[in-house]
Amino acid sequence: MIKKLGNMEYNQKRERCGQYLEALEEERRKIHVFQRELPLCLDLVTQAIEACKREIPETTTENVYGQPECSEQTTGECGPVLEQFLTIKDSSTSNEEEDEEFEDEHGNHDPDKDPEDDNMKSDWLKSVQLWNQPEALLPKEERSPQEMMETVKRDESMRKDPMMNGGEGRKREAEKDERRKQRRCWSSQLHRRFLNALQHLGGPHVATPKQIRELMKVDGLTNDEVKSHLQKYRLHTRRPSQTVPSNGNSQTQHFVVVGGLWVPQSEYSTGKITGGATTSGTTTTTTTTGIYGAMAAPPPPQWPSHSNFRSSVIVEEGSGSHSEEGMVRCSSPAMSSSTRNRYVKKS
DNA sequence: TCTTCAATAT
DNA sequence: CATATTGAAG
Repeated sequence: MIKKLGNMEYNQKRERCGQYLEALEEERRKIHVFQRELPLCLDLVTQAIEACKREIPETTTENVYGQPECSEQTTGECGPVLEQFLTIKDSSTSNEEEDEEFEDEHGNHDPDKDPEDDNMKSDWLKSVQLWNQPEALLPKEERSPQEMMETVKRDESMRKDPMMNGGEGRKREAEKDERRKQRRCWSSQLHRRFLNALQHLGGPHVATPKQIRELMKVDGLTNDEVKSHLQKYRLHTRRPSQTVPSNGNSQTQHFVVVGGLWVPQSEYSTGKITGGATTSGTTTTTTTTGIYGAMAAPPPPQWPSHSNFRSSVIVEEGSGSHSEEGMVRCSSPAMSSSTRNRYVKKS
């Protein structure tokens, strides 16, 4: 009996491993486009793939797939990089170009699934695609900087929204006559699309807001919004620091890079995530900061202070001691704005 | 108060 | 289209 059980388990694991492998390969294809900018990334994934292949026969219980994205990104150069790339759904096989929305990865068979968890998840799932647009979106409607204020009438689907404390009567009504447009929030899906578009256009420095918007195909999205976002993206992206302490040493060979990519991993959660799950000791729990995970190629240094974007290239935690720095990043000479040739598009 | 982020202004 | 400035939110 036991044997049988073990066998099953084994098979299962093997299968999972296979899926994982596929996912990795897919990821690699995607990054390939960026190989110039993300050489390390590519390399990393490649290594991961190899490692994985090697591991297949073995049953490693390393990751519990319970948690979707979230948490830790352990990035080493070589080993256990894996999970980070795991955000993929198993629906992989999607074409690389039109990566249509996310998966639903609720593989929740979990008996004890919290309502809260559900809430959280649905929270971001809902905000997906569209921000909280009141509803005023007509396809044809193009920007009109006035109306659309209204009350924050949420969709039916949204009414669950736990935010907004029902505290005292003081809630922030945005109802003021503000002339300013309602602030859009770039959900992770949105940002994802943004990144995707960026990729196809060849990187943040050559992509143009309009093109990006078109590629994103999100209705209601305006050029200005994209522009603004792009601006921010570029700002964060271009090496924030060059204060590389040590070594002015020969920088690591050829990579010229500059583009980092932030890739959203977890959305803003309502604030608290499922209690402390204490899955393992691994809770690094960067208190409330983990908003977007970042994926970067060269080591794009950490963004200024505590920003929401974390570079994925975190120094791996050395069990117990977290050294502040530890990574050297090659600062590329900012891919110079020069030649921002955007004359692409040659058929 | 200082920072971040998106909207607007140039 | 790129940047700079503004103003809200945290």
